[in-house]
Amino acid sequence: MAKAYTPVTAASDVETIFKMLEGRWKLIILFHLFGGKVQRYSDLEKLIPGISQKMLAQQLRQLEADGIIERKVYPVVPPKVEYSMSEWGQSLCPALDALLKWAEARPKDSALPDTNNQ
Amino acid sequence: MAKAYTPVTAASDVETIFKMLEGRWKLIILFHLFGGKVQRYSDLEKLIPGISQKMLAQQLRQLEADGIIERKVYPVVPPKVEYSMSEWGQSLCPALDALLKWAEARPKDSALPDTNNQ
DNA sequence: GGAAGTACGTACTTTAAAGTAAGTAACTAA
DNA sequence: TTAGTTACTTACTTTAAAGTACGTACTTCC
Repeated sequence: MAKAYTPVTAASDVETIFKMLEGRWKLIILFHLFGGKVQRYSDLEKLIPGISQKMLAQQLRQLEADGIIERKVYPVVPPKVEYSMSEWGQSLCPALDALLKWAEARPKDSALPDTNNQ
Repeated sequence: MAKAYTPVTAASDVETIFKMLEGRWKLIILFHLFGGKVQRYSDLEKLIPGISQKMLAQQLRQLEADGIIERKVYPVVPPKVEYSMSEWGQSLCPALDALLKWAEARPKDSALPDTNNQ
């Protein structure tokens, strides 16, 4: 059943969601895992130029703690760790799609200071 | 036409959206305006405990610059300024709803499906 | 002529997120 | 014995967002 929201609870719940997803690296990590893709730590390092090992590890841990991604460790040397979306994490995709659609629907207002052209 | 996204462009576009909405105050401002509600600056001050005048003004300016809300000034003394959602801003509501639904669907993490054993 | 009301702006300080650089563990192949 | 591989951690510095405190404009009311 749909929860009942007041302005305050709705805002606070969406903020909680934002905190799980925001930051400079989380979204790009997620979009490299969406659609069932499986990536090793080193794959993500290569796929995401500019990310430091610290940030990659930190963001992966947080995404895992939030249940959005899954981490599978193979007990081998050298180490092998695979990351993938959880089922719930994968179901985030349509919600982000809704946001993208919303952004696409932005009226091109000439009076506004630039949207996203280049 | 739906845009075609790569992991990089999709992540970057969603990040742009997040930047328009994130921060400690924007969402609560928006949820006090959703549904056609119109609020004066001083109304929002009262509705949002803890917000400073500086932050309220700053966030309102940014939301307005992004085209999410509209600002109407009445040339009276003392000043009167009304804020409301733009049409496009109002259409953000279902997208945020999708996020809330996603969050509601989060599995209670007692034991995630244990598919990895040796 | 001083206070009150409304909607801000400015300057400075604090805090949290991100960046940088280096180190660690465990084994393997040369 | 030493270098290489992978997946990290820790300590420290920088940067950006938010918080705090105060100032301003304009007009009416007492």
